[in-house]
Amino acid sequence: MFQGEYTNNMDDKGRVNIPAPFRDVLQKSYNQPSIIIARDPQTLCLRAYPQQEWKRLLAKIGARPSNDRIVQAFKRTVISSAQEYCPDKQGRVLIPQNLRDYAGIAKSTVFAGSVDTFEIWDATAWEAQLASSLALLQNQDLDF
Amino acid sequence: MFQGEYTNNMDDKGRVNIPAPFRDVLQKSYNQPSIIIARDPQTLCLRAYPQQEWKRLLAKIGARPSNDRIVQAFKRTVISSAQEYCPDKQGRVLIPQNLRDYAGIAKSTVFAGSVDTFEIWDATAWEAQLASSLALLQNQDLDF
DNA sequence: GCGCATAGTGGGTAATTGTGGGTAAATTAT
DNA sequence: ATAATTTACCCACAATTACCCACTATGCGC
Repeated sequence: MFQGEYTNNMDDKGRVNIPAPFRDVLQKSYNQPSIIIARDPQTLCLRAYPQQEWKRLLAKIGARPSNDRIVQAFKRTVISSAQEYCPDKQGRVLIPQNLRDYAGIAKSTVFAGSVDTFEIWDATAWEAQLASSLALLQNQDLDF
Repeated sequence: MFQGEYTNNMDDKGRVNIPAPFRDVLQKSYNQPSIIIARDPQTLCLRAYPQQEWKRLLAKIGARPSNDRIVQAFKRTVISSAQEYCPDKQGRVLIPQNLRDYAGIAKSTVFAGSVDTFEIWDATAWEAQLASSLALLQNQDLDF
C-alpha cells in the first residue's frame, strides 16, 4: 500500500522520478512496474493507479449506464487523460504537457501515498491543499 | 481499450494523424487498422469506432422498431455521416468537409480515448467541454 | 570518518511519431 | 472525350520520445 510523502524535481524534458518506495510497492504487491496516470476529477492533481486498481475503476464505470451524464463527464476528464507509463531504468516517467498543465506542475513535484493509489502534485499546490485539509479536520470530531 | 488525450494538427488537405497508441489498439485488440468515423449525436464532436464496435451499435439500432422517431433521427444524423477510413502509411485519415464542419475542426485537433471508441474534437471546443465536465464532477459525490 | 550502496538528476543518441508537400490515379464536371 | 478538381499514395524532413550511460547526493554500515 502507498503511504508517505516525497518531493522530486521534474527535469526540462518533463520527466520525474517515481519515489523508490512506491516502485517497491508496485513490484512487490502488484508484480507490475507500470502505472496508469490520470486527472483526479475532484482536485487539481494527478492520480496514479496500479493496473489492477485501474481495472477495478473501469469495472465500476462499466457497471453504470453509459448515457449517464456523470459517466460521460468522467470519461472525458479521467479516462481520456489516462495513460500507462512504465518507469525507465532510472525510475522516471514522462508526464505529458496536458497533465502537467492540469496539475500546475512546474518543477518541484510531490508524491503523496493514498492507500491503493498515489497522488502527484505541484509542490506549491500541495502545501495549500495540506493547509486547507488540516483546517477542515481541526473543526471536526474524529472518532479515530 | 482507448485512453489518453492527444493533440495533432490537421493539414491544409484535411488530413490528421491518428495517434500512434490508438492505431496500436486497433491493430492489437481488433486486428483491423480501419475505423468508422461518424457524428456524435450528443455533442459537437466526431466519434471513431473500430468495426467491431460499430457493428455492435448497428445491432442495437436494429433491435428497435424502425419507425421509432429516435431511430429515424439517429439514422439521419449518425448513420448517414458514417464512413470507413483506413489510415495511410503515415497513419493519417482525411476527414471530409461535412464532418469537419460539424465538429468545428479548424486545425488543432484533439483525440480523446473513450474506452471502446474515441472522440475527435476541435482543440478549442475540447477545452470548453473539459472545463464544463470538470465543473460537473466537482459538485458531485463520486463513489468511484 | 570512510567507503559502499541506493536514489535521484542531467544529458546524448537512436528510434518512433508527426508534418509538409509532390506526383499519379481517380472522380467529377463540362 | 477532355479538362479540372479531388483523393490516394509515396517520399523526405522535423520534432518528439524512449533508451542508455554517467555523475552527484544522500544515507548506512563498518
